[in-house]
Parts: sequence; C-alpha cells; structure tokens
Amino acid sequence: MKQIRTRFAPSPTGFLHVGGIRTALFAWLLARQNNGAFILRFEDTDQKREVAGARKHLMDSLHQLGLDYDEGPDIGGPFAPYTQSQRLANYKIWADKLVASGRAYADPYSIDEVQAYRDEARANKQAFLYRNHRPETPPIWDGLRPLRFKSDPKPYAWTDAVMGDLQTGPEVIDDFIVMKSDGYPTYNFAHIIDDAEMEITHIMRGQEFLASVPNYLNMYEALGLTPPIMATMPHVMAENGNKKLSKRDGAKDVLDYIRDGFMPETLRNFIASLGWNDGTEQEIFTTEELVAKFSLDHVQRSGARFDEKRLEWMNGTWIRGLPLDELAVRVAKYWPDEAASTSSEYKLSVLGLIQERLKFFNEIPELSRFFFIDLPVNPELISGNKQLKKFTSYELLGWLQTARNEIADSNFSAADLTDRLNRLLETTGQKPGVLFSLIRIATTQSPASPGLAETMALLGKDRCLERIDSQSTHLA
RNA sequence: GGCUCCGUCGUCUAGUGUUCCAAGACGUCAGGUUCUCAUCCUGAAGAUCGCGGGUUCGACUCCCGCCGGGGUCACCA
Repeated sequence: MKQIRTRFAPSPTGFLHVGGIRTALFAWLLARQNNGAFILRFEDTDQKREVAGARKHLMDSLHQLGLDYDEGPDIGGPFAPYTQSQRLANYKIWADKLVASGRAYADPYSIDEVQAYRDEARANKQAFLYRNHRPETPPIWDGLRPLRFKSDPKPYAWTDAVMGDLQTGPEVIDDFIVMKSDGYPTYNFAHIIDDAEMEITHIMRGQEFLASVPNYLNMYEALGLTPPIMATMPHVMAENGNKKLSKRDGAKDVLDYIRDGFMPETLRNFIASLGWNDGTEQEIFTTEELVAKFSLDHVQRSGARFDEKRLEWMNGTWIRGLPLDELAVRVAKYWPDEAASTSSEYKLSVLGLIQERLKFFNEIPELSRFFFIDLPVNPELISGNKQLKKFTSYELLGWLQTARNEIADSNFSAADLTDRLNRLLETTGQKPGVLFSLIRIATTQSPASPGLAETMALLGKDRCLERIDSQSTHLA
C-alpha cells in the first residue's frame, strides 16, 4: 500500500487561529496514525500579502502544539524545496505543457475589461464565467499577461472523505488563471502541481475551497494527473454571530493560548473535539488516543462553534491530571515576580495548593501572590463580607486576638492548626463562616484562598502572626 | 442571483428505521463536602431532533418541498 502523505500548506500571511490549526492537526493525525508523512509547505505566491515573521511564527505554532512535520521549508526533504516561490521552474514546465496541448491561453483583456464583464454578470444576477468571453484568437503567451486554463466544462461527481458524495454541473467550471502576470502561479494551479510532485495522498482543507474542487478536477484531467483524496473540513465559527472564525473578527493566535498557559495536550484534545468524535461519550483524549482513534468519516459536516469556557474546563482537567512535579516544570515561568527569591520547594507546595483551582497557568500570580508578599490590609474584604460586616470592629478584634493566642505556640503543621482552629470555634462560640473568614482575610488579604489550615501552615508562623497583627492594628 | 454545503438542549457532541416523549459533556441554577475560591458528589432546568409533506407497522434517522444559516462566483489563499 502506498504511504500516506498529508500536508499543511499555509500562506505566510499571519498567525494561525484555532480553525487553521485544526486542519493541520487532522492532517497530522492521519499521517501519524498510518505511519505516513506530514509535510509543511509554504504557499507564498502572493508576495503582496506576505507578512514579515509569519513563516517563523507558523513553524513555532506547529512545534509548540507538538505537530512535528517530516518534511518542510526549514528541514528539507526528498521533494525540496517546500516553498512555492522557490518552485517557479516547476510550475513553468507544467504551464508550458498546458499551452502546448492547447489547454491554456493568454488573457488578452485588461483588468478593467474583465471587471466590466464581472459587473455585467452581477447586474444580471448571474455567476460570473470568464469562459463566456473566451477570446477566439488569444495572443501568444509572453509571460506578461495572465495565463488562463482552457477548461472543459462538464458535470462532476466525486467523493469527499468528509462530505461524502458530491456533484456539480458544468456551470461551475471556468477558465481560471493559472499563471499571474507577475510570473507567479495562482494557488489554484500551484497546489495541484506541488501535491502531485510531492506525492500527497490526502488533501485536507477548509470549506471555502469546496466550490473550487470541480475546477481542480478539470485541471487534474487536463494535466493527466490523478487527484488525491480530498477531505473538506467544516468551518470553526466564532463565539458570537454566524461567521466563521477569522482574524478580522478577533480570533486568537493559538500561540496566545500557549502563552496564557493552555497545555498543548489540551489544545490538541479540544481542537480535535471541534468537529470530530469517536462515536462514544469520551471527552478527554490523550494524543496517543487521538492518533489511534481519529478517522475522517467521523468528522462532522456542520460547522462547530468555538467555546472558550469549554476550553478552560478541559485545560483544568488536564492540569489536575498532571503529577505535581511535572506541573511544576511546566509552570516555571508563570510565577509572579515576587516569587523570584523563594525556593522551589516552597513554590512546589504553593502549586500543590492551587493546582485544583487552576484553569490556565496565567492565573497563577493572582491565585498565589499572597504566598510571596504581604498584601496591604484591605478593609473592603471585611466590609464586603456578608458574614463579617454585621459585627463591630471591636468584636472582630477580640476574636482575632483570641485566635492569635491560640496559634502562637502551634508547631504550624496543617494538622495542628486544624485542631486549634476547631478549638477556637468553641472558645469564641462562632461559626466557621465568621471566624475562619476573618482569619483567612487577615492572613491572606485576598477574597479567596486554598484551605485555611493548609494555607497558614505554608505561610508559616511568623508571617501569619505578623499579618494578624497588621489586621488588628487596622481594626483597633 | 447561480452553484453548493449545513440544520439534535445556549455551546460541543451521541444517535445510520423500531430499544429516543432523545444520551453525555461544557455552561447555568440548587444542595452537600466544618470559611472563601476551586475540586469532588448529588440533583434541576434546558432540544415538540429547522418547518411541512410523504415512504414505512415504525423516522431524529430514507425521499420531496420550503425556511434559515454558511461558503463560493479574485491576477487571495
């Protein structure tokens, strides 16, 4: 059996959002699952749209998501180069073939003339077809005019690995441009040549190309090539509205998610779940499971909406599933500045306490800051507390002093603190909701914290007593 | 407008003719776990399967029409 070869072929015009990376992920999964090859190719035939730094950014995105490619612009491979602007000679050969066989001709019209035809079609509420204006005696192609495909309009029926059986009539076939007047090929032509020369077996691409497929089929015929298997992915839609996810509408760079502390495992799991499932009710998939279970015929035909809440939930699940020491390695650069001088043992303990409430790594500073520095006393924490605001400062101060005395000679193990805190409930006659809230606010100056005893144990006696004293001074 | 794809809880999905007055997950709400936040557990609300016709003993599942949404009709990909 022929080796399965898939490719991801972006144009270096910007970053990759979730919709874009999904196409890459599916192509990667199919290759890995079949022991095939995954290829990266840059489609840079429109120099005007090129964005500086986009190539590197694209490769970084793939690397950071763990979608390693076997052949590509930077690493080469048996069919190098993998950048279209470096393959101009290849396209020229095939274009000449087309001319020689009478299947391509120079476009004699000016841009304005073609536009006039287009406007006319639009005014008549018809689809524009260039071939309705196909010149009878086109000039010799000199490379300065666009070269057009002389299409052979006919109906097509084909099978898309995702969409199933599809068919169209001859009215969608047209004389599209093969070579632009600047000497570069169009995507429509170049990708066909490259995929053939690079022996690509499966083409995955977005739904926006579906309408062009019959034209490609027509071109494959004219070139005497066998089309690869085509798999059309439904769109990933933006959270609001009915539009597909796009940079214009604020789609986020996948690298931003990585930067915010979403794990690659999560991203792979989540992005795969947008439009694919294995037919069961499983939600969490390791990448190994994804590779083993992925299949094109389980890819959804309808568009999927991107839901960031679900992403956060999934990342939290992945974070909780990680061994503490491994999590520590991953979050190393997410600690607040104030943690710089603390030991890794201390940070590991903090991490142990906040692991279960972490949704993404960037939340670490706000969740952990009070473990590293003394936050200023914030009176609103008490005045805004439903339980505490009913009491006078005098009452609160009294309980705080009682508490201070009780814990002053504790060994500050979590167990001992728990005992003493329980004892305090009896001596003060207060509910935990009152007493513990008070102590928690005093020792953390934060609206929320991990369990009180564990938090205090980790903070240590000196810090706790000092903070209780600061709070007391404010109440007095 | 032509062509084309899609249409199950707010969201992601399960469901390929009789087991579905439709299942799971996220989110939401309520309760429990000696404080908060989170986790975990329990429960609730939430889709007349876009609408209307067929076919069939039986349809979310097949067929037709309609409606709604998307895509495309570039010397962009």
